[in-house]
Amino acid sequence: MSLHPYSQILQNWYHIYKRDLPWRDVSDPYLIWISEIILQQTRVAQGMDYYLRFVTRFPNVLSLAKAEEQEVLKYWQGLGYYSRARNLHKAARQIAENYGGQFPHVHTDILKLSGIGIYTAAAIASFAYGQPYAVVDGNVYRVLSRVFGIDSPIDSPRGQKEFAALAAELLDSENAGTHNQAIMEFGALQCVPVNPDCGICPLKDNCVALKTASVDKLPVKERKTKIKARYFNYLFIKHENQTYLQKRESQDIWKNLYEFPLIESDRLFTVDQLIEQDEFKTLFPDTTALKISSIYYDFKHILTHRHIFARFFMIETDKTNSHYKKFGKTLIDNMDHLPISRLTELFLEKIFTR
DNA sequence: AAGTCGGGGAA
DNA sequence: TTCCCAGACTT
Repeated sequence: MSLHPYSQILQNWYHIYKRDLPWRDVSDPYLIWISEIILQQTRVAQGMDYYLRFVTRFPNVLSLAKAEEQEVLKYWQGLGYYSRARNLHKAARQIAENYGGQFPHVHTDILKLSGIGIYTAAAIASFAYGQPYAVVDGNVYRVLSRVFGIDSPIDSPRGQKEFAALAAELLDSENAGTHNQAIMEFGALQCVPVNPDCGICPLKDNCVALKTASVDKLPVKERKTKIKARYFNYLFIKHENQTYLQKRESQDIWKNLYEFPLIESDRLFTVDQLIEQDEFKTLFPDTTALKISSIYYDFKHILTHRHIFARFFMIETDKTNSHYKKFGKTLIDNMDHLPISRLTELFLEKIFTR
């Protein structure tokens, strides 16, 4: 019943400048869901190919529910935040089980699904069903904090409540989907994080931040990610053109992805240090059957909150033994179907393309 | 409330 | 380097 003037401006802008994206102007909640999960903390340019390949292989809820998690992770390989893929798969099975494979229409039901939080539930409900829920993502925080000059930290519960209330107040309830798309697209294209072109902004006469020269100070974030270093000593064991792999199963980075046997420590080892490690001795009690190359491959893998220093040792052995049989044995050429981290992928690319 | 989870692109 | 991206979950 009430259309806020700012929403009108944003929607007018949107109709002119919106990008043509494959998940836009579709009403299938499944497709919208997949796109929303892929785009969490991920740029459109990075997620585009993943989206197209994913929905080609898994075109609907049931095809995803029927798949093995391993294959779903393989389709996610390289995209990061793999809990998204695990939860996506889990939620597909929840939908198959609890809703007969039909994506739920009720907001509270959508919110219960694994991997769907406040933002994604609002996005699906408004895009697919036109329900009046306001989205608040990184774009919305930026637009609202600047236009209204709000310096409450966006990563504090207090700030999040404040922005959520404001977003709900501005929402065009009759056109919730378009309104939500408009404000996010506006944040992504016009009200960008660094050096926005405020001279051509349709809200330049209404923007508090522009008026007070604080565009570059908003939004406010109070937490800074602390970067920690980790040291991975990988064992690339070769035995008759086969190697050994393990699945990372603990609550840690790359959960349920495969990798070479690993000794994590507070440093990278030399070959001499490596063979003195208890874990290594347990694996190879008899070092006479081993050929450990003095050449190894070092990588510095940079993540948002981690610097991972990785060293891959090349170990050749003539005979197998019972100690490292606990690892899955696989033909090196057959690793292709297993989901692996970007780091392991880069190592494999390096040794097979030289 | 704080910590954790990936990877890449832009400035 | 630093920041941030259509965030969610665990502790």
